[in-house]
Amino acid sequence: MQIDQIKQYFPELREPGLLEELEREGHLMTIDAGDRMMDVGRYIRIIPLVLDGALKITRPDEEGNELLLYYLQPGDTCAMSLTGCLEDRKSKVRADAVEETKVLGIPVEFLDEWMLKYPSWKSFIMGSYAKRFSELLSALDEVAFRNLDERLLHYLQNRVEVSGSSELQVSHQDIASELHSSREVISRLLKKMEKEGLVQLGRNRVTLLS
Amino acid sequence: MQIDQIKQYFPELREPGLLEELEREGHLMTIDAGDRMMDVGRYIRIIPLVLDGALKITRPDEEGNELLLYYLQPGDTCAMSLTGCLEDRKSKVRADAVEETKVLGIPVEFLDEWMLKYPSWKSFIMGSYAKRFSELLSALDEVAFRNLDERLLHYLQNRVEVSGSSELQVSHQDIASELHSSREVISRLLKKMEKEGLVQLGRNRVTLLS
DNA sequence: TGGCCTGTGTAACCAATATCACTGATCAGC
DNA sequence: GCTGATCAGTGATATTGGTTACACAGGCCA
Repeated sequence: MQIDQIKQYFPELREPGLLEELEREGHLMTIDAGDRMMDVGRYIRIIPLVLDGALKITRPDEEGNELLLYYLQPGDTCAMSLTGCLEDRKSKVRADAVEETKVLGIPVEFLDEWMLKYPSWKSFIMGSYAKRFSELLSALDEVAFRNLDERLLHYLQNRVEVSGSSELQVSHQDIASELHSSREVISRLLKKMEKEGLVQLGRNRVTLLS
Repeated sequence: MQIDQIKQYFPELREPGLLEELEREGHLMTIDAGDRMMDVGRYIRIIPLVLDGALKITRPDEEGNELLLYYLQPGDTCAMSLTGCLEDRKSKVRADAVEETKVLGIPVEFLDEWMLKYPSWKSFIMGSYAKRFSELLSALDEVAFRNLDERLLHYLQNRVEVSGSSELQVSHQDIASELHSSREVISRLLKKMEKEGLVQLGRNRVTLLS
């Protein structure tokens, strides 16, 4: 069952013993599209290995606005969960399923144990940290150094890459929230991009051209 | 010699064997005030444990502007070095000494080895990750959600905390660079803060009141 | 003393983006 | 097909912060 998906999406996890333990201790969970898997302040009890679908990781501020940090796809895990496990065990980020998503949840107590037993687990965990760090820096670059039109383009390119389709099912309001902007501004910029031939627009639909 | 400083600033590193190895394998380095210890794209060969002084970690953009991420103080280590060690081994951030700074440089090859041998090293490393992650998120919160006046106040509070003195030796231009803004704007805001009784200004000097 | 350099103060203007107000379009359910 | 709800387009205006331009002050040194 899920062992095949682990082998497929987490090829770096090699040791037979580890795969066996993943199978035995992991809880297979399905999150419906739009459902929230984790939120700021909630306790982290599992480390999610994403097997299928996609999770959107965002950082909310006090007023409920939020900012997209990155997407998790099959083969990814959430480094935020990892850090959370070690400190106060509370999440600092929000995780929502963009589509129906399957994750293998590993109870946090195994994180440490397996690091000592399985070298590939250790390097997987350390590699995940590095990857998330790097993505967090990119997110910072975007908000600190880029104008909104550029950020919007990068955002669309990223979503197209994640979804695998150049036609995105998304409203202007959704985009505005993830970029921490307002609907009107996004509409305006999209309209400009449409005139420039970069996108094609429809109700709840943005198609990235070329 | 440095073993005492390690014990003082890194009390979580307990195992006698680890302390011995730190003493044997670590290179004591002194970085003069203003000198650059690390820059984007440079190869990371050591993990720096800060023993004395302070390092400023910034993220530069392409045009040479930069943005302050956080300060490292005695007892800290640079998680960026840790991530760098595992991926392409190139730094993604810049590290400048704010004052004369002493670090114990640990060659990267020991990072992995010691994680298996010394539990306290492993939890130190994981804890460092968590701390840096959290600070990176704070930096993101600042640029994404706060106005410049608020960021400036936080910046001054942070520097006062790091330096231990409420009188900062700093020019408006320095502040502007670290907040990725311009000198005139910072002058404007500082003047406003002075009128509000929050700070007192002088040439190359900002004193945070109360 | 005069020139030069760095740092600061300030006004006017400009650009990017947020906010407000309103209009129409499209869709879902009856 | 009607109706309320959601979504998109757009002008007017406000705000924040960046840019330009210039004046002035103090320190350094020839």
